[in-house]
Parts: sequence; C-alpha cells; structure tokens
Amino acid sequence: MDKRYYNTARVFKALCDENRVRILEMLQTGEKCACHLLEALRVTQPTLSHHMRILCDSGIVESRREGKWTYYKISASGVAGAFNLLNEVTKQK
Amino acid sequence: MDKRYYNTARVFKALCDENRVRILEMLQTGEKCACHLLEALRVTQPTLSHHMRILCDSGIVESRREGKWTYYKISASGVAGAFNLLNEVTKQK
DNA sequence: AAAACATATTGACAATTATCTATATGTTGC
DNA sequence: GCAACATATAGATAATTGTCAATATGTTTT
Repeated sequence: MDKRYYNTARVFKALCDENRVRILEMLQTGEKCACHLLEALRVTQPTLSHHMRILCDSGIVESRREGKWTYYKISASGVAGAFNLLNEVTKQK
Repeated sequence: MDKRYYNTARVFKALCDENRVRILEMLQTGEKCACHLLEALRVTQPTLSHHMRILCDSGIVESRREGKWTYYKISASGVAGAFNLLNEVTKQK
C-alpha cells in the first residue's frame, strides 16, 4: 500500500458520495449543526455520523463541539489542500 | 437519482482508485499507449481497459485510436471541468 | 444521581466496485 | 482470407463501502 496514493484517494473519496456532496453544499452557506444536516438528509443518525467522519478525515470539513451539539463547516485549508492535490495529479510535467 | 450529484460523483470517482491515480501520473509526462500503461501496472488487460473507461467517462482523460493501438492523454478541458466542479462544491456562498 | 438528549461506535447486511478468466471485436500484415 | 495482435466486453467473484438497528459515550437539566 502506497501512502501517497492512499492519501489522495482519501481526499477524493470524500467527494464521491451523493450524500456527502449534498452535505458540502449545505455547508456552503456556513456552519451547520449535525442535527440540522440530519433533518435535511434521508439517512439515519449513524449514517450521517459516518459521512461526517469521512468528510472530516479528508480535511475538507472541520468540526467544533459546543455542549452536546457538533457544528461542521468547510475548511478553507482543507479545500486548498484538495485543489493542490487535484493539481498535483493532473498537471502536465 | 439526482443527475447533478451523479455527474459530480462520476468525476471524483475517477480519482478515487490507486491504480487510476498511478495512470494519471504516468500521463502527466504526455500521451501514452495502453500497452505502455499495461506494462507499468500490475493488472490484467481487461482491468486496465475498465480503468481507462472510467477515466475517459469522467472527461479527465481522452483517447485516440491509431491503428490497433489506443493512446491516452490528460484532457485539458476535462481537468478544467474537474477544477470547476471542485470549486462548485466547496466554495462559500 | 437520574433522565433526556446529541453524537459516536459496533456489528450485520446490502450495494457498489475492482479484479479476474473467457471471449468478442477490430486492425495489420502475410 | 487468415493468423497475429491490441483492446473491449461479458460474466463471475472478492473487496470495499453505505446503510441500518442496537448500543455506548458524553452533555445538560432537573
């Protein structure tokens, strides 16, 4: 297993699922609580939790705990990382 | 099934597999014949064909037939499309 | 401390995807 | 036309991933 390919896959895999893309689009208008996302999607709470973990692990989304709620938002640095990666993989040499 | 989410997934799925990322990296130095890619990867010919189809369907790679050989290269417009899509999905509104 | 609530984790199952073997299609040179 | 070759397709199987129900963890309020 090659670590670099693994990392590349981890970032793009975050964008490969229809529900995760929906989640990202909801986060485009700003930080959202998990409970808000859960209402908007037709999935169970554990499934949402699973998707949020993948998005956070990719770096594209970051989370913040506030009491019993968790808030998620798009991470500017994570997005920049994804753009870099896309460039790394597609640029001509 | 939402067509737009489907299309987004199709593009990023192309980048989610270790072998496809390897292929892209080989194409970064210019157009390559399928036979060349096949030698470099540890997969069978049908498996390579499968990956090339996914890469071409995503638009990121384009192919050209020359006699019995098929040549593949990174598509500038396909790459631009992927960047647009990444931006569409991650930009703040 | 206990009850109510929000989120995470575990384990099972279903859907999707990567891979292979076998075979088909299409091209070149004899 | 036929043999040799390059690539594509079909069908089967294994690996990965998305989903759910059940349960655990951690927080707030009474």
